[in-house]
Amino acid sequence: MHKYRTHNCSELNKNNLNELVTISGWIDTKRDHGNLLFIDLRDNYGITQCVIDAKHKKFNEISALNLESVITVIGKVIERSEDTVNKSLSTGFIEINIDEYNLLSQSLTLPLPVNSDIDYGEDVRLKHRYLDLRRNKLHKNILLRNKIISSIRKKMNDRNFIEFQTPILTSASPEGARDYLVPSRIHKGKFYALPQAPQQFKQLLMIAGFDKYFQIAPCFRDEDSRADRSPGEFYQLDFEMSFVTQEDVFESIEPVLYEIFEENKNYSKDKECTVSQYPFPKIPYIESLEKYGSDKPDLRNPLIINDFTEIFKNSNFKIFSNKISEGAIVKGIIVKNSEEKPRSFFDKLNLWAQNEGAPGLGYINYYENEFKGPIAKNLSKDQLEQINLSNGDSVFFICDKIKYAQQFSALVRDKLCNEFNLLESNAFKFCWIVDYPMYELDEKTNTIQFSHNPFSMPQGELESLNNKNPLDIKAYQYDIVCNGVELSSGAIRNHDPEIMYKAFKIAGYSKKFVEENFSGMLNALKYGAPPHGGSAPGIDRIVMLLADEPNIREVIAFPMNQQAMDLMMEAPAKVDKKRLDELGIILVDKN
RNA sequence: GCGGGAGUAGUUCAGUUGGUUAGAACGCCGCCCUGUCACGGCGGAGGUCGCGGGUUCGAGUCCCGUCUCUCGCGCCA
Repeated sequence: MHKYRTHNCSELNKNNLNELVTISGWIDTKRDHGNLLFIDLRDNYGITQCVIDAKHKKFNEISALNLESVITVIGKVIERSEDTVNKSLSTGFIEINIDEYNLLSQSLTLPLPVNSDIDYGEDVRLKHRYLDLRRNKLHKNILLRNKIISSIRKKMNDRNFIEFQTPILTSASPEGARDYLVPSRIHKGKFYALPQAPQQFKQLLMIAGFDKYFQIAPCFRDEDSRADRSPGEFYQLDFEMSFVTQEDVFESIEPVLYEIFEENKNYSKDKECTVSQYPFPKIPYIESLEKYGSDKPDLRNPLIINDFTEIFKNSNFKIFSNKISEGAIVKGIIVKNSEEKPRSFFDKLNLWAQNEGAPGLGYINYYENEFKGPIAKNLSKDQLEQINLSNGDSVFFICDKIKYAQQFSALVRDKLCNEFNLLESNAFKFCWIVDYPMYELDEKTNTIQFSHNPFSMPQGELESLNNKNPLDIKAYQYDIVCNGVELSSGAIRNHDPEIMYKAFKIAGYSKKFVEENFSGMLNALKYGAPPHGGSAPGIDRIVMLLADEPNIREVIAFPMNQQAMDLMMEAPAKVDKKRLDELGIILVDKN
């Protein structure tokens, strides 16, 4: 018989009755009845109940073992009596009658319980991540992550994408987030950078003629963390394709995402869940800001933001009309069936808006064919009817300069969705945000800047760069959004050096600057480059969505904390002076 | 860098307008218990109330400073 196991902890059942088996695992739970002891033995696959009674010569020894000690149990599979079956376990019809056991590894008293999923302080969890990872929820999340990644790999391979590895030690990118730097020993005073994404490499692979690239790519960015943004590193399904239009990119990745979500949609949901059918809706960037106040709209929220500036422009409601004459706009959100809400509900919303920094939240109710509420009397019948309310509707107004009106409208949209319980929670709703502007105006310097990726192809190519107002030029630049989470951005790339020089010139960069900073890429484009484009959905965020976890650390095996420290490995750490000398680095004490 | 929340037993938390010896649950230790599966029962140990200062007859509680964790803003081509 095998030294450690003939079966794992989930596979024994009635078919194995009376077999002598060996299983190994962790002591998940002990139930000590004095003269009878139950041990739930746990491994990656499941739990098997083992039982021993006081007549056994090792009864006292085994009773004394700490939880999470690792043991091997040898014993006979016996049937449980009908009244002692545990239907919540796959092995619940049987148990192992312990003949012999071996202690493989003892456990000290635990700093956190493994056999329960109750919430624990993150520093304790991160310091003892190996224990945290044994716990059911996190263990399952990591298995889900594996399932998703292996499924992605298969789907991409099946679609003739070729998997690559690209350098981890590379050069710093002058645009974008802060880089992690690695000092060079051989070239003192020079630094490698960890890639923020394999952006240039995947484009170079297209230029090298590989046609379709993908990678489960680690990306490193030295940014401050958020609940959905782990400091240090994260993973993308990075892909790129040659000889494609934007539509081709969409059509290639939509079925992959759809299938991944279909396969795993019920992992965290009790109810049957729906996934957007492809093709996913495409929302132009400007329209998204107008209708949702955001470029990552949560389409599970049915509320739409309307523009009512024209109605208020010439109204007697001076607060709004005066602001409009100073350049403000009026946004409004119509909510149905608000009649049951008491007056205090509207007052509370107003107070909420003030706490959020707005002057208030004006509203009109249309109940019993009458317009009510503090603003209604300031509008003419004609103006009120243009709002287009049905009986039982309320409309809430936001009036501010366009940028702030959009931002606050998005907040109000979320708030109303919560208050009226409108969110379609058992759904994964995708959309593309398309037609991002190529350039934007920097408010501080009043200069034209790239609004997104400088290597995206402008729509209309050289002709629009030459002839259009830069602020009117759109790029072949797109994001994919699911349930209000930005999964990725992508683009059709600029593969023409002439267009690139011109695009950078508009943003104030000389030909010399482009040549000095992007020489590798630029040279490659001069030897025959195919038109190409791609995108890079975030793997961690996909797993987060499917696991229904609000925090990205719940889907990463070994995440850093918010201060970008690994509490278990104690990184970052000081290094010996000798190592610094080798690298030519002298530390400066800033105090 | 900035703002919100939190920090009390190994752990998760409670702790009233400042007032006796700071509590509960889980875990740990001891005793009892042969059908539990969150086993149960009895008993016990375990605390610099994050740290430093201040107000007060008296501070877990109020004030100031500081540190840590967390959420957000800035940042994220």
